[in-house]
Amino acid sequence: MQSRTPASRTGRPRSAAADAAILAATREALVELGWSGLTLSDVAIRAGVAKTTLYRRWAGKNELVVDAVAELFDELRVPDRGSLAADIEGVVLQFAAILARPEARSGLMAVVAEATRDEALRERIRASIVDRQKHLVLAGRARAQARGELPAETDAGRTARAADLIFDMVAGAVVHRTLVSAEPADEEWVHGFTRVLLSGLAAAGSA
Amino acid sequence: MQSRTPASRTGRPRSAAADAAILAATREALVELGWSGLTLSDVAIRAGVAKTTLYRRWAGKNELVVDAVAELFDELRVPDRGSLAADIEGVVLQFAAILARPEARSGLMAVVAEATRDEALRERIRASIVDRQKHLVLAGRARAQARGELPAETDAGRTARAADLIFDMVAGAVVHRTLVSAEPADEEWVHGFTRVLLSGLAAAGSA
DNA sequence: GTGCTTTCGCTACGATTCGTAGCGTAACGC
DNA sequence: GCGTTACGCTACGAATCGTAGCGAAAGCAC
Repeated sequence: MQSRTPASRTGRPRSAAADAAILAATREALVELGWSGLTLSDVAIRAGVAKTTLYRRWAGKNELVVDAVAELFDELRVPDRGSLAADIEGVVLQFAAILARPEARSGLMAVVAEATRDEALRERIRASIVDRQKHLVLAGRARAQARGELPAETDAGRTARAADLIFDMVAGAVVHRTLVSAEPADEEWVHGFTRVLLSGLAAAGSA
Repeated sequence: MQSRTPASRTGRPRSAAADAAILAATREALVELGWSGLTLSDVAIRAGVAKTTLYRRWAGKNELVVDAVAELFDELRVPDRGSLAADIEGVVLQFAAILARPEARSGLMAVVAEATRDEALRERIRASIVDRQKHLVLAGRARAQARGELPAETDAGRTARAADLIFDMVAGAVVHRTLVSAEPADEEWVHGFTRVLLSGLAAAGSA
């Protein structure tokens, strides 16, 4: 989670409970105060830890919020509903449900904004959030190919570009619907979106 | 631009030059410092005005940045390239070009994040940025109908929902591609995206 | 030209937050 | 136990915030 993967082996270990408490407190503070109102001092008080403990583990607000928000995406799964369309609808609905939560709304866009000027932060977001989502696209595609709904891949580069496009279209549309248009990505909307997306992929792919 | 539309008629008028200088300075500061590093004191110095002048016109950082970023979208136009596909590609490319600018990247997502907890700010964004974009979708659609590329509208509600969906798909995909995936929305990508979108709309619309 | 009104630039201020340093204590591996 | 590291706590200088008060400037009405 933090940057300290090859941790030391001696001395007092870091409290895993403190980690969980801090991340939970961060999400709670995001809901109540929003991004700009969130302070590390406040998070420390909520989590019941010292402010210095926070600074020992995270470099700053950006990194902390990325990790706190990333945990929300742990619950993403590829449902097996029997068809590509149903699977995609399921994933999109899960994604929409996460974005409907205020701690995700306030935090996600803010760290993305900060990441435009911070390469390390962008990489952290990619590793802990984006790649996890993109994996769902690939898994759904593989399952559809096993069912015969999609042709097997021929050109690897073309396939990768297509996956990237699908990912940007799915995540982008849901994010924009939820955060910018401020309308719920409910079942009706998701159904319409999925139909357009799949029809377009089928038609454009065969062309 | 500011909230003071029904301005008073007597006394010294506000300097329009100061407005322009402040908004330009805000964009400049966004490029150099990013959202979190931007301070109103710094903007005031860059613009050559007093800090108090800033606070007299804008309530805070959020409102100022919204106005500064909104000006970037003034240049959006609906091109007349002769076909719906070409028109859409043109709009998407313009949108991508704006998002490629660092002052837009840093500022836009940040204010969207803040707007998740601020209804007034959300309305300000809608009025000065989103509606302007959505108008392009409607204009392009009308032109395509005049050409006979799209059938005339029958159900008003259905039409409005379709326009909203198109808007979320276009803006969302470009934003996600540019800011999250951090890849350029170049001509090749836009072409592929437009093909999928139009194919999907044609297929789903006729179903 | 003379007032009236509003904006402007400037300075100063208390309040708040930041991120760090220092220190003694607590918890683990050997 | 011993060494090592994490923890809680306190305190600190630095920076930013948003506001108040003042005199001067720039328009409009007459």
